[in-house]
Order: sequence, then C-alpha cells, then structure tokens
Amino acid sequence: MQKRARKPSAHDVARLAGVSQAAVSRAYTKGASIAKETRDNILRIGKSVGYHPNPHARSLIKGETGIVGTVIGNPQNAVFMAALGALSKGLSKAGKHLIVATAEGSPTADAQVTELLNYRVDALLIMATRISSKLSRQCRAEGVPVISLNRGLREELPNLTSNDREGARQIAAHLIEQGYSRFGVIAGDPGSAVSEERVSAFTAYMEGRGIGAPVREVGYFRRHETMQAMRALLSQKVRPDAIFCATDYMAFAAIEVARYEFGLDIGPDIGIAGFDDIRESAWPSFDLTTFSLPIVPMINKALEVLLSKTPIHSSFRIVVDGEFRARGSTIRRRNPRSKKRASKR
Amino acid sequence: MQKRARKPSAHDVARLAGVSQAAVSRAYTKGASIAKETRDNILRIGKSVGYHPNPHARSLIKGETGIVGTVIGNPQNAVFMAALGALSKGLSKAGKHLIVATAEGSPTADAQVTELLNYRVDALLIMATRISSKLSRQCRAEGVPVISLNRGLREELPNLTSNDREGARQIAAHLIEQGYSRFGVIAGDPGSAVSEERVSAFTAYMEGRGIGAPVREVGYFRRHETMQAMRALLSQKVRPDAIFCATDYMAFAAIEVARYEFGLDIGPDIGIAGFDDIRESAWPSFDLTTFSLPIVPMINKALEVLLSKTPIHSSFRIVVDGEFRARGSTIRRRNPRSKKRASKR
DNA sequence: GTGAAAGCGCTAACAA
DNA sequence: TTGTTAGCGCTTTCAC
Repeated sequence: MQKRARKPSAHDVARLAGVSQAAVSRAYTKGASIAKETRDNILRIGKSVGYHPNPHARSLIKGETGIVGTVIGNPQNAVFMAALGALSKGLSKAGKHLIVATAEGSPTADAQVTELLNYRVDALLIMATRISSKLSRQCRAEGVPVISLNRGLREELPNLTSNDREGARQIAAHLIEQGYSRFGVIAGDPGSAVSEERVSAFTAYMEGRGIGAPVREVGYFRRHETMQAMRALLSQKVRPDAIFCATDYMAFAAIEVARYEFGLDIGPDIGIAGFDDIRESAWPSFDLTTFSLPIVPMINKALEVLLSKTPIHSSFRIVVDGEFRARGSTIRRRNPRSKKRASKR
Repeated sequence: MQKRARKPSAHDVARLAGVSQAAVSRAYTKGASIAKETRDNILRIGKSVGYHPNPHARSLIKGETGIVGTVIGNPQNAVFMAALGALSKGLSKAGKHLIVATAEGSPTADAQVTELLNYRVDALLIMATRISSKLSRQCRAEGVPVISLNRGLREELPNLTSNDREGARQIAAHLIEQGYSRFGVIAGDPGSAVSEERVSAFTAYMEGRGIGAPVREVGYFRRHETMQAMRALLSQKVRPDAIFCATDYMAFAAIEVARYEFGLDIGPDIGIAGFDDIRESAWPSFDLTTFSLPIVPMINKALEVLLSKTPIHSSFRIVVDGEFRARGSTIRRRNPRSKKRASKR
C-alpha cells in the first residue's frame, strides 16, 4: 500500500534548479529581489515537480496563517448559507482560507472561538451567536480582529448590523397603512439581540402612533414554538388581524397555522409579516411581506474590514441597509388572481 | 495602537517552569514519558500564561495538519447545510478543523481541491459537485483520502451514496398504487449523477411495469427552469397526473405551478413527489411525498472512513439507506381536512 | 542578485 | 524521567 508521497520541498526544487533554497523562496515571493530568468527557471522546475510552498511553514515565520475563522450559531438558518457562500468566495479571492465551526446548542460561541484562537486564525467572524466580552477582550489582546454580525447596537463589541429597527418600523407603518388595527408579534429568542431589536422597534412604533403595544408571544426562532405562539394569538377573544414575526422562517409557520388550521386567507383575513427576505419568502406559498437582511453586502463589508488588518476598536459599528419588500401576505384587498379560496367563508 | 501580542511559546513556559522546552512539549503530548508532577506543574504554568501549542509548528513535523477540507458545489442546497453542521460537529469532536470552499458556478471542484491540497489538508470531502479523475489520482498519490458524496455508482472514484435508485423505485411503485397513470418526470441537471440515477431508476421501473416511459422535462435543479418544465408538462394535450421531481426543492416549484397557476389540488388532481426529504417537505404547504436522503449518517460514515487514515481505494463504495416518506402530495382521495378548495372546480 | 545562516515553534531521536 | 540536539519547510537578515 502506497504511503503518502512527501510533497517536494523548496530544497528539492533548489537542488534541481542548481540554486540555493533561499532563491526558491524568493521565486515564490511576490516582489522579492531575484533575476527574472532565475525566477522563471525555478518556477518552471517547481511546477514540473508539483511544488507549492508549505503554508504552515510560512505561517510560523510570518505569524499569520491566512485563515479566517467563522462560527455559525445555527447552521440551519437559511440566511447564513447565503453568507457562507459569499464568505468563502471572498476569502478565496483574497488567497485566504475559511475554517467553519458551528455552535449549535450552546448559548455562546466561546468554546469554538477559543479553539479557533488556538489554531491561530487571523480573524474571526461570528454569526448568529455571541461571544463573551471576556473572550472578545482576549481576541483584541492577541490582535485578532473579530466582528459579530447583528449583535445589536447596544453591545460593547465590534458590530456589523443591518438597520433592523428601521425595517421593523417600515413594516409597522405598512401594516397600519393597510388598515390592520389589532397587532400581534411573535418574538424569537428573548435573549437574542436580533429578535429584541426587531420586536422592540415594532412595538415602539405602534406605541408612538397611539396604538397600544401589540400582543406578544415568543417563538424562540423555532417552528414548533412559533406555531404554538400563533395558535395562542389566534385563539384570543379579540383576535389580532396582523402579526409581525421576528424572522421569515417563523412567519412561514405562522402563515401555515393561520391558513391550514384556522382557514384564514392570508392578507385579507390576517396580515403576516416577517424579517430577512430569504428565498422562500417570495414563493407564492408564502408571498411574504418582509424586510431584506442584506447579508451578502454585510459579509463583504466584514471581509473588507477584517482583511485590512486595521485594529478593530470595540466601538466599531457599521450598519448596512436592507430594504422593505411588500408582498401579498399583508395586502388587505382580496387578490383577484388568488385561486386559494373560491367561497367567502 | 497595540500590536499583536505574541502568544507564549513552549520556550516561554519552559523558562517559567524551570524545565527544558522539550519537557513542555511532552507535558502537552498525551502518553509522553513525563513525571506526573512535572507535567502538572507545566500545565499549570502554561495555563496561567495562556499557552497552547502552535498547531502549525506541530504539523510541520508530523506531516499532518488536522484539517479536513470540504468543497460544496451549491451552498444554497438545503441538504448540505445539514451536512455542514454534522461535519463540523464530528470534526471538532475528533479535534480536527474544517476548511470550507465553495464551487458555485464552476462545473468541477478542481480549482478548490487543488487549493486545499496545497494547503495540506489531511482529507477531502466533496459534496454536490465533482472532481476530475486526474485530480483524484493526484490525491491518492499524495496520500490524501477523498470521498465524493453521491457521485453515482458508476464512477471510478471513492464514493459514498444513498440508495437513490431504490428510493426512486419505491416512489414509482407508490404512485402506481395510488392509481396515477400518466407520469412525468422533471430531471435536474442532465450532467448530474444524482439526477440521472433517480430519474433513470424511476423511468426503468415504469417501463418494467409495462407503462411507457414518463414524459421527461429538465429543471436543472433550479426553480425557474423547473417551473417552466412544469408548465410544459401541464400544458400537454394529455396532461400527466403524477410528476416525479429529482429533488424536493424542484418539487416545491412544481407544486406551486400546479396549485397557483393551474388551480390544481395537489394529490387528488395531480400527484407530485420529490427526493431528499428536506425540512420544508413536511410543511403543510407542500406535504410532499419523498425519499429521505440520509445526509447525516452519510457524513458520519464519511468521517469515520476519512479519519481512519486507511487508504481509500478507487473502488470504495458505501451505500447508506434512506427512507420512503408518503405524504399528502400523492394521496388521491380528497383530504377532508383540506381547506384549500371549497368548490370542486 | 544570490548564498549562507539563523530561527519561527514544535517533535523526536539520542544520551544521560 | 529529563535535557540536548537535530530537524520539519520556510522567510529573512546579512554578507558578498
């Protein structure tokens, strides 16, 4: 059985090319002081034997590994799959690599971040979860830039967010304008900054307009719990006629409960809005009014900052704007094209 | 502005502990020959200064990096998000790291695999895309185990598949049993092994039962194209009454075209089945009959093999069984609970 | 422009 | 059990 054939080293190439090993290093170092023909010759020979500099040896000297670590709280979250694509593409374009860790289940990403720090990543991106401020301080001490996505503007950590509060307000305004009058909200996890920003901005807007605070239920970002919450809302003596859900994924659950369990016509009978604008939201099954989370621009912005190697102060804040998307799930007049209900009842 | 504070090295710890640097190395090496109290003392001091062995230095010597690379063809594919979670969890449990690359757009993962090989990954897992057999040979020559997921049983590459052909047959049998009689299929990408296995097994089964080959359209795994394909199928003079789609994701598109554009009642009017059993398939909006792709067991099996460091022969084959899931989308009798259509027309 | 030599942080013989 | 020594494969002075 064939053992792993050692990859050729710079030494091997040097011998073949009749130069010193240092020359080989220079040949592969952009901007190094080396004669063009020496370099060309070395590169030619290197290529012929399949030589590539060992990045780990290089990282020992340079003190940087070319690896960016990311930890994703919930890999099932559709938003972060789009994020992952953008991340991996952006990094490979920059000649960097992406190490992915998931923190499903655990409340913080501390274990994963510690692990990545020990692995000497050059930078960290935290998505859909949080890290302790102690760990955040450690990162800064070690000179490893960290950015958290959407941790809320109040936290004392470098933060890249979308304008969720504004989005929630636009959704609220739209619902009022459509003539809905009795509002409910289904929050995500009460401990989640994302959920709280969205829900509190929605609530505040309603209160600011002299409308009482919407009835609040909690869905914990989970489907089952959201369905329970929706059932509770729809079973009240005075039933809400418009529901705002902290995420699109939750809104789908709400829509299905309303439609299939309560026989309601989404839009005319009850308005339902979400947040994120994931792929499925535009599908006719949901046709969901929502506010787009600009995840790809956010990732690109994050990469730009992380790769610039400028130290990131804890007061670092960037806001990327999403966009309001009005769709059928909050349109009051009956849609003439709808074939869902032939009779009025 | 604070520069990156150099992480403490084994040397630093050695000096503080009054031992040789090699002793520090031994203290952190499981099973090394070292006195318990020496080790304890070193570990205590190491911990106090935040020492962790540099894995890149270690990898230089050991010749292995502890990194497993994966390349995902289509990061939007819900199946592979579940896969990613399982992968990352399994690897971190084994003390390994996961580098993720995406090959969206390009037909093969060759560029990404080359990149990962240069990065000295210990093993490779290829999902939802393919690599050239030349590159596969190179991996074997370099002693890097590679497993491709679902590349079809015919290919001469190490391969871990689900029993898709059997699944397609079970779906076909079920449709016949339900009384459907005019069949259509919507294939994924004609160049995709996954799609071809599923579709050809379905077709073969129908032909074997004396029913003609189903009408075939192609949806390229994409929503828009699948909708077009479905429109074409439903616009035929003799309309099919049951459609098999290569994936659940495509089946959703088919369902929505049938329901919202043609006003059909899914199940009674037209049977629609998919393949994969992703999360959304169980939702009432789709309630899709399908065959589960056992992606998590597949990942675990793949990890088991990849981490065992046994050379993987090109004839390597493992099949993990999925399960048939009958749901409402292929149930002929009208569902009494359905509130979708009050009138018959 | 090029080679010799030192050293990045670690592990693995080899002595002691 | 421990320290000493020699590298792993590379980059980076420092001479020439």
